[in-house]
This record gives sequence, C-alpha cells and structure tokens, in this order.
Amino acid sequence: MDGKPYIAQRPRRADGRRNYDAILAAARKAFETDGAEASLEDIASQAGVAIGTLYRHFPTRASLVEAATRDGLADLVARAERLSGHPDPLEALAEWMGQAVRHFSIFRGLVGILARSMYDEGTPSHATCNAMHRGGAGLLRAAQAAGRVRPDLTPDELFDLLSGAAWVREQSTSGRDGSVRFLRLMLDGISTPGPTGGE
Amino acid sequence: MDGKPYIAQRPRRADGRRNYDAILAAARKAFETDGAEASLEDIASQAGVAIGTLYRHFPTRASLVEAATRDGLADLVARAERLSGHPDPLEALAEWMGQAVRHFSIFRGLVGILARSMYDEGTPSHATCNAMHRGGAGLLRAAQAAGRVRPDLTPDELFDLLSGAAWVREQSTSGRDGSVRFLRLMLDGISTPGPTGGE
DNA sequence: GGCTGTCCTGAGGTAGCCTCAGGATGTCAA
DNA sequence: TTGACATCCTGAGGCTACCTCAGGACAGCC
Repeated sequence: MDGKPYIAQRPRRADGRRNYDAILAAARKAFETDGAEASLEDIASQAGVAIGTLYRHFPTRASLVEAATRDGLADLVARAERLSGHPDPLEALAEWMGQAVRHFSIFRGLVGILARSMYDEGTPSHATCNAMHRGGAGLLRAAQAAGRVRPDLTPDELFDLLSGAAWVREQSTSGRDGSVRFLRLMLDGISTPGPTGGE
Repeated sequence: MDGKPYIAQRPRRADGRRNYDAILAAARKAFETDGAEASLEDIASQAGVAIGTLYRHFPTRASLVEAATRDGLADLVARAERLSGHPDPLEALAEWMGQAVRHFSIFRGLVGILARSMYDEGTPSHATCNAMHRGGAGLLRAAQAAGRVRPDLTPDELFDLLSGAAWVREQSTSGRDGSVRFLRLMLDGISTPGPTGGE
C-alpha cells in the first residue's frame, strides 16, 4: 500500500545539484555526530540553504537517510557479489558480516531504520535492504552447502544476528566496541564444528 | 559527575500519591503502545493531571522510565538470586537470560536506555542495572566454573549479547519474534561442547 | 480553626517539524 | 540575445512537544 516510497534523485538544474550535494554532505556529518534524529533545520543551515529547500529535495527524513547511506550499502551489495566465489565460504561470510556490521552502524539509529526497511515496502531503503538480504543469503547458502554453517539457519535469522551486532556497536559510545567480540561469538554459534569451526 | 541522578519517590501526601500512581499507570500504558518516546503531555492528560504535576514527580523522562520499569527489573535481580543455587548452571543462565530479554524489551526504546544506564552513573536506572549486572555475572561465573560456558566470556560481553537479543525482540513488531532463536544461537555460541552443549 | 509545607495548575517560552504562496533563476529554443 | 517556462529557493507561520515557573489550593498537624 501507500504507492512507491519517495527516492531522492539528483536534480537537473545546476543550482539544485549544488544544494542537493551540500545538504547531503551536511546531513552525513550531522548524522554522525547527532544520530539519525539530528535536527533537519540545523542540517539545512549548515548546508547554507533554507529549510524549504531541504524538504524539496528530501521530503522525508527517511529519504534523506536513504540518500546519505545509499553508496555505502550499494558497496556492501557489490562486496557480497565479489565474495560469492570465495574458496572459503565461511571466511567469506564472516568477512562480509564484519563489513555489514560496520556499515549498519555508521551513525546512531541507522540499524533501527534498516531493520524496519527490511520488511516494510513503504520505505525508501527497502530496495537496497532487499538487495543486501539477497547478497547475504547467497553467502549463507554457500557456507551451508560447504557444511561450514548449521543448515537450519535462515537468512532472516542471519540478519537478526547481524543487526543485533550492529546495534551493540552503535551503542558503544566510548572505547568499548563490543561488536567485534559479538560477531565472533555469533560465528562460533552458527558455524558447525568443522575443519576450523571451534576457535 | 553530575551528582546523584534523581530517583522518583512516592510522595507523602495522599493526593500526591494518587497522582503519582495514576501517572505511572498511564506511563506504562503509553510506553507499551508508543515506546519510550511517548508524549509526556499525553501521559499527563491520560492520568487526569496537569503537565506540571507530571514534572513535579518525574523531572526527567528517564526518571519516569526508571519508575515504570523498577519493579520488573528488581524482579529480575531477585530471580538471579533464586537461580544461583541451581543444579544445572547452564540451564539457570539460559532461563535467566530469557527472562532478562523479555524484561528488557517490554516497550520500544527500553534496551537502549538500559544499555546506556549500564555504564553511565548519572542515570536513574544505573543502580538497578548494576544489580542486574552482578546477578547475571554470578550466574555466568557458576556456569563457567562448571565448565559449561567458555571461560573467556566476560559479563560485559554477556550483556552485549543479551541486549542485542532484546533489541531484536523490541524491533519485531508483527508476529516474527527473532529473539528466541537469537538466544538459542547465542547460547550455542557461548556454551562449551559439554554434556548437552551442541544442540 | 489556623499554619505550613506539600502539591497542583496552566500559561508561555523554546525548539523542531513541515507546508505553502510568492519570488528568483537556470535552461533552452528561437 | 532574448524571452518563456519549468525548476528551484525562500522563510514566515501553524503545529506539536518539551519544560519552567509564579501563583494559588489544600492536606495534615497542632
């Protein structure tokens, strides 16, 4: 329902493109310091633009978040593609998940948005999330086919684990980044006690 | 720093107690439907009280959340105490963690608040979080002493896993509750391949 | 019945969200 | 070069939520 979600597109006119890019740059910076709830009016003024201009290019906060994270997530999809022929499918999966966790937690609040986008079609990030889902699922299948990951694990469960790890990483404000260890424990939990399974 | 955080206390006067209780009841209901970001003005009006009265009893949102979740978390601490002599320490740990995940995710946004409270002393929930930390750590130590859980797992890591699971549960709006499976995979990851270790 | 400290009220200042009418200007064709 | 027009920009203003505070009400106690 709700038609298609609005996906921000780079404008045709030169001044429009300038502002679009400036807003995006300001948004990325603001999201990193203040999280996904950063003030849109601050972002607009940082970009040297009136609030109406921001809303013209990015009618919803979600569309701005989507545009600000688009490249990173596309990169993740490409990486899954590239890793799909890896000789060690468990290692490939592990590496990809590490990357994914990092991308999912570049700013506070992102994982929540992505997790919701995963199952909600009315969301700007839904398409990219789906692509990632497919990419991750492919790596998972390969690892399972090689007998390196327990066969009863579903892609949805993999993404639960992944976003859980990303959430933990997102929370860790100061030094303590629990996500590395989290991922490690997780992999120990899902991998079969094969060749190099248990540590 | 910042002195002691404000912990809401039940007032002395009868009318004050009435309002305090009404606000708490309205808050619990609102948090459950709207998450931790529920409108405080709505809560006040649902409680039949002016906004100033709400602020008198609960000067910050955090203090209201703390008061609304106090009993549940205290219950969790008590349960850890009770389980501490359990004949099967891994089972005790597993049961407690299941409970904890449920308590941590009774409404959207709670896990985040608790996770921050865990390490931030200037937070109303800090004391309770510490008590829980101790309780969980005790169960963990017992399971490790019995050789049922990998000895290199720290309590902090346990709480990362736990809050990750709670976050996943909190996110699952519709039917799909991934936290049960999450917890299972997690336990498989942290338990040693002992008597009943691997499934 | 009066005193006192606790408690309540709700107007109002602040901030952020988002819209929209009116004006400016880039682009392109002639 | 010029005119026309679609694209783009602006910022005032309505709305909601947060939070404070001065003034008033009243429960509890003597």
